Amino acid sequence: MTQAPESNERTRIERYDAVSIEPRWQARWDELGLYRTDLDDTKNRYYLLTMYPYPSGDIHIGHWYIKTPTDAIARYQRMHGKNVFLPIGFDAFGLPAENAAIKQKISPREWTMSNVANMRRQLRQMGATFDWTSEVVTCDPDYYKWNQWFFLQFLKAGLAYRANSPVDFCPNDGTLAREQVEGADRRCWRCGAKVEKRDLDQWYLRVTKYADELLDFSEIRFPDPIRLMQTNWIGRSEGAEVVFRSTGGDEIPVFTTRPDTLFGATFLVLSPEHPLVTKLTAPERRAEVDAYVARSAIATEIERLSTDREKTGVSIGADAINPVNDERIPIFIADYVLSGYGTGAIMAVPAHDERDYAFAEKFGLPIRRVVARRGEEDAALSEAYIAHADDEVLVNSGEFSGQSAEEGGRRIVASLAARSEGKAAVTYRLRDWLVSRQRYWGTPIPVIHCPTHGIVPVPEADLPVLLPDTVDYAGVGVNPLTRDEAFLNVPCPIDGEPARRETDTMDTFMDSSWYWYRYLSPDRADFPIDQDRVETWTPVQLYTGGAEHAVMHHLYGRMFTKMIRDLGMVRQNEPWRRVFNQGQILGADGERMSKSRGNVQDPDELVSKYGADTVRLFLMFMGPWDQGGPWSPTGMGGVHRFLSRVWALSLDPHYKEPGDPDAGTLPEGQDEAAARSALRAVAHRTLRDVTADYEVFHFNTMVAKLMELTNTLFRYRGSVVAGGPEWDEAMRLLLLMLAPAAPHVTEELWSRRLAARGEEWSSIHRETWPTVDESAATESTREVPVQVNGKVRDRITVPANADAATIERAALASDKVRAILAGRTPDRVIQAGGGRLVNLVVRE
RNA sequence: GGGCGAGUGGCGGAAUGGCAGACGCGCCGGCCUUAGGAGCCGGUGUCCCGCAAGGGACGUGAGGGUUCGACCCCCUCCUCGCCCA
Repeated sequence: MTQAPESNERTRIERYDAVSIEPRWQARWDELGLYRTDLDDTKNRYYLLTMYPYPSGDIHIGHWYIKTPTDAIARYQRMHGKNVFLPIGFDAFGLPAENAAIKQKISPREWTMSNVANMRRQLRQMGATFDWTSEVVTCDPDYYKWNQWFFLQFLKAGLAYRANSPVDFCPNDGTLAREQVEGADRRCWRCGAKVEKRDLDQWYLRVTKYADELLDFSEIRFPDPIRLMQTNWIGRSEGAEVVFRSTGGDEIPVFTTRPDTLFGATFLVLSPEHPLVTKLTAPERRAEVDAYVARSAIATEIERLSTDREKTGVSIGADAINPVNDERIPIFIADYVLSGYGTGAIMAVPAHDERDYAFAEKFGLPIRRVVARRGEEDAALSEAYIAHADDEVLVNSGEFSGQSAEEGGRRIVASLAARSEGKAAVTYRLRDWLVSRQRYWGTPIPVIHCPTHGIVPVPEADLPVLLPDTVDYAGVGVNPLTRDEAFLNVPCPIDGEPARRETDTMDTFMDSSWYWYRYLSPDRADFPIDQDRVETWTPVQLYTGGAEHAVMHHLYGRMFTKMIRDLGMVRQNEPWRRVFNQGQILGADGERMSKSRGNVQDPDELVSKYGADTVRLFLMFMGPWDQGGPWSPTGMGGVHRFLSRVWALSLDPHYKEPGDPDAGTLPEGQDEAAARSALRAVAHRTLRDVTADYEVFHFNTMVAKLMELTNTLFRYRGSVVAGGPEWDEAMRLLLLMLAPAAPHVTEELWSRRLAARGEEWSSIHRETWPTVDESAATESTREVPVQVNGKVRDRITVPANADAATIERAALASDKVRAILAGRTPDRVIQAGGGRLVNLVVRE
């Protein structure tokens, strides 16, 4: 029995079996410590940060969508000689753990830590190059101790303070977070009871101090939409603070962005929560005012500010004096004025503000125009006039009448300032950061309430204030710390007398505002951060994660860095140099992926079917990284086929001797020499384009170009050039270019390639990124499209270095072009982009 | 209601002032095969003319504008998404 002939050779190569390859290389990389970063080697450092996940239990495809391209960037940068640090950790405090604990009767810590364990396994499956030795888990006392320590420093520096403010409160379940208040009628998410507002003492961080600085983005690169969102969130507005007085002499400061309209103020509106409401309300108005205040306490801000909604409000039966003209104007309360914004009181100028106009119409209040375009001074108003034009002047404004609105506004403020009844002022929409949460599963705020000494900070030596692990929810959602006597009772640090601990815990945004500094020295016991390392490694080079954190997390992180900078702990102004937001993967139904919707894609399933490399590559191939979209595995097979083709090409080029009758044919018009140089040209052009794509994270087109190179190689497979030096070079480039994206299969093929050459093994991931041979990438001729009046009529082939005159002559010589021109001579000949295209323009 | 972004084949998408639809999926045809839900090769925007080889017109949400030339820039509108109200 003779050996099966040549044709059987094809079926003999081993099939690409990712599942058997991947765990082996993952173990090998681990063993070699390939991705443990030497943090003390500060040459060519590159800190690549990706948002640490919340340990909800399972990694889903969305996590992969953020993390696998991030890992590809890490590997790509390493191939450029960068010392890349890619750490990982877990955002382990937060409400879901408490919900699970109540439902499943297990402790939040147990639930969280078992999820962490599962997610570690899943994250390793991605084949990502995380440095696990730097892992941070925020519910670990070694971590949250430093939250407490920072808090104490902020307290000392006056950056943390306590104030009374309204919170959503359920009679059964206590204080609720905003997302726990459901529906337009504001009911408790757990018991369905009506939620009310209660005033509580809460802890704040004084971040409004940084409002202006946060508007400066010169040292941080955000995607444009994020920068805009942050700018809007901070909401700086310039104007004036003007002091109105009640007839009894109480000062009522008002903020306005339109001091030019002061003479048009025909009434004053206070927010229902305004401190002067009780004092100023006339006895006969009392009942109605109280009822209105109670009603607005249960309305949402969105309801209150909606412009569609009918304006409501009541007079309090008192008047105020307008400081510009001593006019008496009535005072109202209305829920469209919010206590938290500005001074909680506005001057109403119905002629020039939509909401004031609607209110004035409803209550029959005077509407007095004070701004008009020149020549329209007496024009009647049928709606609020708010347009801004250059030729606007003040009217009905006493001595300021006739002045331009802009200049007049400034003079009005100046004259008030001279009498100490007003001043130019700036307000922000940004509020101080409310860090108190009346919740158990978070960092305990390290203060003690002493009957004698009031609020006493826990001494630093006593940190951490440990969160007790034995918790009793007693079936309700009230913070169990408030019933934990062992936790509560503590001697006052000053006099040793019985005192009680603070039971509020910190907002989890506190944890996530500095974790990338801790990654640099997670075991350091004497100080939260290693200042030398922070100095050399941060600001973080690149931070990847979801755009849903555009304002919250990305703003808190910036604030925190500025706060600790002011404490002298870091020198930089910003935590990150660049932030990139990938798009969000939605469920197949176009909705956000969540267990309750049942639209979650589990990557484990896909990995066991196709292997991690295919899943990684597919996620990069499916579209632009910053776009995301509904999940659909359609096309996964195509990506897997691509890897199988690379596999087949690499292991068997089907080389044939020249003259072998089985040899594949070369493309039409190509002899062997042309084929060899064409192969090199394609390989090097691909390298040039793929390198550019990696630099700007265009992974989808990067993969497409590798597919094209693979298709080209397939065209030459089995021909006389297959297996030759140009083929071999192209294969080498293909594997290197693919290595960051599909690390396992390339490592396997690389090791076999080395073995076949009798070379010693070394990881492909330690190779250097190849350089383009420009002379190889350039071809000797090129094709130029020829347009007549903007329509492509022919394509001509010219030498690569042809000059404009040559190209023009060749274009005019084309038969097709001559047929269209029909004897006419072009009026203009345009050559775009150095002869990339010719357009012949003739008059019709 | 305001701000921002997006709309391209049956589908995901490519091209950001210069050849529209790269690459992939799907579909169609062929080869190989005992078999094909494997693999390989080819075709595939729409319409029209032609037996064919070919050729032509139209075409990037709608309408207008700028330009030698527009998916790309500008204006108006429609639809969807996000953020803020």
